[in-house]
Amino acid sequence: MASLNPVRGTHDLLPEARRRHRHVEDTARAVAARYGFAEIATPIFEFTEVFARTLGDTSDVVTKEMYTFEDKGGERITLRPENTASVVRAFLSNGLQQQLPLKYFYNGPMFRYERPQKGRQRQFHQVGVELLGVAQPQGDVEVIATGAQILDQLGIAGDVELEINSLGDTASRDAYREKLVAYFEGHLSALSEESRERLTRNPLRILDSKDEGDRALVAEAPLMTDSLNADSRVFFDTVLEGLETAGVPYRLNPRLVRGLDYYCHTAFEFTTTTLGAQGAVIAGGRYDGLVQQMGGPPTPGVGWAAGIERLAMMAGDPPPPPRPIAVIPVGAEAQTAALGLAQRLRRAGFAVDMAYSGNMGKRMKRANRIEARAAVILGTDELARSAATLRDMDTGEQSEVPLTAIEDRLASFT
RNA sequence: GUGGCUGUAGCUCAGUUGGUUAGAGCACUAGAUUGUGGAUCUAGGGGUCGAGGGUUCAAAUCCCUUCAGCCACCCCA
Repeated sequence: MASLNPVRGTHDLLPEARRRHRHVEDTARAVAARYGFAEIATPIFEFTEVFARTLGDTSDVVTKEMYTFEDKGGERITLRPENTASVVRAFLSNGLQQQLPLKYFYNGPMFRYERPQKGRQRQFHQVGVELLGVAQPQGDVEVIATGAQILDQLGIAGDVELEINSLGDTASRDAYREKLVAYFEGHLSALSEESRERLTRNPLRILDSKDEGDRALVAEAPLMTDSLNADSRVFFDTVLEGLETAGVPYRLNPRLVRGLDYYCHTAFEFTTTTLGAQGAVIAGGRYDGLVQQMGGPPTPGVGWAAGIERLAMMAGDPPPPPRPIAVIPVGAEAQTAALGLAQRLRRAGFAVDMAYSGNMGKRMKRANRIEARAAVILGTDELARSAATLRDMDTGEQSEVPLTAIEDRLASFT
């Protein structure tokens, strides 16, 4: 039994769960398309360097969460833990620098070696958008608005809040980091053990700490907002104004940081309190240095990724699949004719179910179980008259219909 | 990697201070109803009680180990 279980942190998506995922994907794709994002797909594994080089040597994703292995050719391969690095790699591989700006939507599985818990798995799924080649704050607004509209369309906007912050440009960020380190070094003894570790690896993340002692210190810590230089300040203000114009409500969170190294300026998260400890359902920001870091020309970028599992848990029931028509032969002689009729209806665009065995009672039961909209009953009596009995499974009304008129009559069922 | 909680039928759960062949509801199958579904009634199938070891005349129940799931920390979608 144990060996028949899926690998820890992975799950089968049986039809109902899969449909919920599809609903999220389809909604996101459709909304993104309205904003001009075209769907692309990158491989689910890349050379390890693609992620190792871009995500930052100190990030947890790189140091402990990557699924990395050596393939038979001796190449170091990593299952993608996120998709932004892959998209940027694809951008460079395909020589798309001449075609900026580019707007991409993606959808697919990501892999991180973590202990599973609510809203967190080892194989999980994301949709995301990336906008490449736009340095203007208008790009940030457009990207964020896309996310907001998806949440709205999924009917969960009321349970989600947009938190936003600016990390500033490199100069601002470095200046702030120095201030912050100096501040915390002055309170080293009050800092939690984990945060002391963070102080050397990634001091900004102390702002995120859940430790109570840390939080008290953080409350008094210098704010990122106060360290923004003039350019960064103007950029951020323009983004905020744009959000107001776009009708996207937000909350400033000066302690919002990013785990990955490549972010600058705008950082944002759409968060909820309905998913236990997992707050973020969509998270993203601006990454102007990433393309260059990967060896490309300086190219600005901004985007986000959304967790499909998390969104699917929040979203209501997806639209039901179309109800089938049940074709029910009565008697052995009717089998062949029924099969032919079923095929004819399927070619005409109807969803048709025909059971493989059973008498009429069984087949009616099955028709009921699969919530058939109508049953087309074909017996020797009807066949002799080139007709079939058409039964409305909701009202129980039925009537005999010439075989040639079945499509037309079925078309009136909804 | 660390911590807490939980493992009995496909699902949700009973199982009394250890005591014969481990139960219920739902679901499933068949019949009542051999050309008519949903409801009802009847019957049936389905369990190495997560696994391994120990204590005992006797273990689903007590002890140890292990595995898995869930939740939380770290971190993140």
